[in-house]
Amino acid sequence: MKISAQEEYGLRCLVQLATLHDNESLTLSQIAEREGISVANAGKLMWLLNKAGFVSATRGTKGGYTLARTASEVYLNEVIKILEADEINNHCEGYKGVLEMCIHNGDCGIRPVIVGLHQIVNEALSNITLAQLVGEERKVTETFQQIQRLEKRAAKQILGS
Amino acid sequence: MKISAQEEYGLRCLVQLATLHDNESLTLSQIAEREGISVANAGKLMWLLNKAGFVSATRGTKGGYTLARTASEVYLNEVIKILEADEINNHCEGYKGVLEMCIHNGDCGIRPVIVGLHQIVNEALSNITLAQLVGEERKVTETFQQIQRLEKRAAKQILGS
DNA sequence: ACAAATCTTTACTTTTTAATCAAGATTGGG
DNA sequence: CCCAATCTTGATTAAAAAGTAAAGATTTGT
Repeated sequence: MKISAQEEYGLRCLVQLATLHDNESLTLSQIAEREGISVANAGKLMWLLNKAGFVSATRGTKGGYTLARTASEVYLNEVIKILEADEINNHCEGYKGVLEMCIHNGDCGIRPVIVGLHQIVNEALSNITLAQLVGEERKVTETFQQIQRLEKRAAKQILGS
Repeated sequence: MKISAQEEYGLRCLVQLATLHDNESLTLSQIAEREGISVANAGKLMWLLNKAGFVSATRGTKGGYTLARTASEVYLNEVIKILEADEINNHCEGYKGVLEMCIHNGDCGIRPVIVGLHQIVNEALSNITLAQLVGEERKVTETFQQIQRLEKRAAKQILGS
């Protein structure tokens, strides 16, 4: 269970755009340089993010990328969803193998773990916006720590009952 | 952010062992058949789990695998840790690229997200044991749902303040 | 209209992860 | 003691993910 390279770098590119002031934009070359990735790779990521409506791109001289919405309206769960595994998501295949197996075994006990885990991650990510990752209002660590404290309390309640 | 094939199938193999009664054991062939994976693949997974001390193996006729501890003492976070990405964990490399980049940028705002996310996943998994995945005492879904409810409450608290 | 800068899109290559194979080692039974 | 069943381990192959390359399309400025 870990974050993929594409998820991380895509998110980073968005953060770069989120740091810009009004009427500023970044070209692919600039984004690539700032994140230490190749221009081609940045191009692919930004293409995905553009298709999904997170950024808007203008071509030609003086072109570049900007955020399509304000950073405080961009929730990380939506971003991650777009960045994870590309094709697989578009074709809506997902973990078919898993589900078939689960069906085969009646109820295998593992499916709720996997589904629940993904929901928890999604819930956690849906509480963070791009804006929180930028500048001075960076309360991310605090947010996660609070969620963790409550997780622990929940565990105690459940297991103790 | 998703669970890898190795993580899922490794966990499934453990669940198979957890369903056994006293003095029963399963051979590689049996495990492979029950999970619909090849014997070779099952062999690799069980080897990992054996090395990590989750199962014990006996060779020869009448050999096979059993759990090395009782199912209620096996926490999923420990299992997943062993199953994820093999070598990388042993060599303690992790996401070096990420950290270097973060250091380079001072503090990039993304590191706390990644670290926090992994901690939340780990915390959630540490509340589930193998025993909960088996038989009638299957409270997994309930546990995860409670964690989610509390996550939401936490978010409200934090964002509202 | 032309040229330069820039994004877009598809195809390809490399790297990483997953799965398989094959030879070795250990145990139990006859 | 030898054979069959079983786990062990390193090498090999296959599949998936990540990254690269190259040709195309659009815009701006002259």
